[in-house]
Amino acid sequence: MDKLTNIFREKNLKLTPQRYAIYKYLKSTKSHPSAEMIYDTIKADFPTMSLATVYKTVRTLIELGLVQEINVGEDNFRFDANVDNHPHIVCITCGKVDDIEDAAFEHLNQDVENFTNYKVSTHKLYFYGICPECQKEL
Amino acid sequence: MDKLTNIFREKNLKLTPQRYAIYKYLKSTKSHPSAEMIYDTIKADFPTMSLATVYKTVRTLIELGLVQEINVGEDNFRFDANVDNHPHIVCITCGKVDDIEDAAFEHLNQDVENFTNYKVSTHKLYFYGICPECQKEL
DNA sequence: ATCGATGCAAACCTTTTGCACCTCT
DNA sequence: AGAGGTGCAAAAGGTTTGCATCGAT
Repeated sequence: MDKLTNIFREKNLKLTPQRYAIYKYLKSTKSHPSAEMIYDTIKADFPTMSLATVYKTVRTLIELGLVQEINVGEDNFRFDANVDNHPHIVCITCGKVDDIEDAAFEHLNQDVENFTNYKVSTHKLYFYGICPECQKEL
Repeated sequence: MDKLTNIFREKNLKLTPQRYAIYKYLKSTKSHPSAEMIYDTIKADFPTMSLATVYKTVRTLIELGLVQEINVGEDNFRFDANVDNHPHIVCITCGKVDDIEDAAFEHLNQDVENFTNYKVSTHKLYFYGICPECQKEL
């Protein structure tokens, strides 16, 4: 975690306990929590934590390139400390959001350049379906 | 537009001038306007139009399957009367949102099923890049 | 007369901002 | 003392809801 300290120091930012806790939590989970979910979780360890600090911190983490923001079509954003560009899949039954790993979709950018006159730099891919657990319950 | 009338009548909904104007506007444009943009446009013809009616109407149109909602990562939703499932591309310079037409990405659902244990039903694909017009200005 | 729709205002939710206080150096 | 951070409360968007009025059948 020395690396983290350096990243912060380089920008004259402080790696406070709150910031560290939020980043560590995001690194530890694959649940793609919203700000509210982060707040509820961290509050257990930091009773004085405020929602404003969560928002300010995720904004900082995004600017540092340590976290990415996703929007699966809900009315809020979710956060992911896995900053590799990877698709997400949403269970339309239980609402869970999973990563899709090991699937290479980078070639899609080139495909899209062939169909448009855009210079394509990135993409966000969201799939929707029913997760294995919810399939069992049918 | 008789078809529209029928769709509304079947659900005991009324095709009011406001609703008609909003749908017609959405059908006529490829700009993927937000509720606010729709409101500003329609207000020229319907000075009494309220933003609440825009929101209520797009909600109704979505439930009728006549309009789809997209979120390119802004803090609001945009609306598209092209309900075919097609990808969108956002110009990161001017903010424009274009359709990507004629590109078949339906096979991606199958690809994703092969990588996950989800039963995949649909997807939303957003690409980001620089549009032809903005490329010229560089 | 009935039933849904409109449009205003208020409420709601997520996110941002202002500001006083705090921490660390 | 100085610089950035926290956390409260207030503000700021975007969106929804309640309700009285309107309009068409």
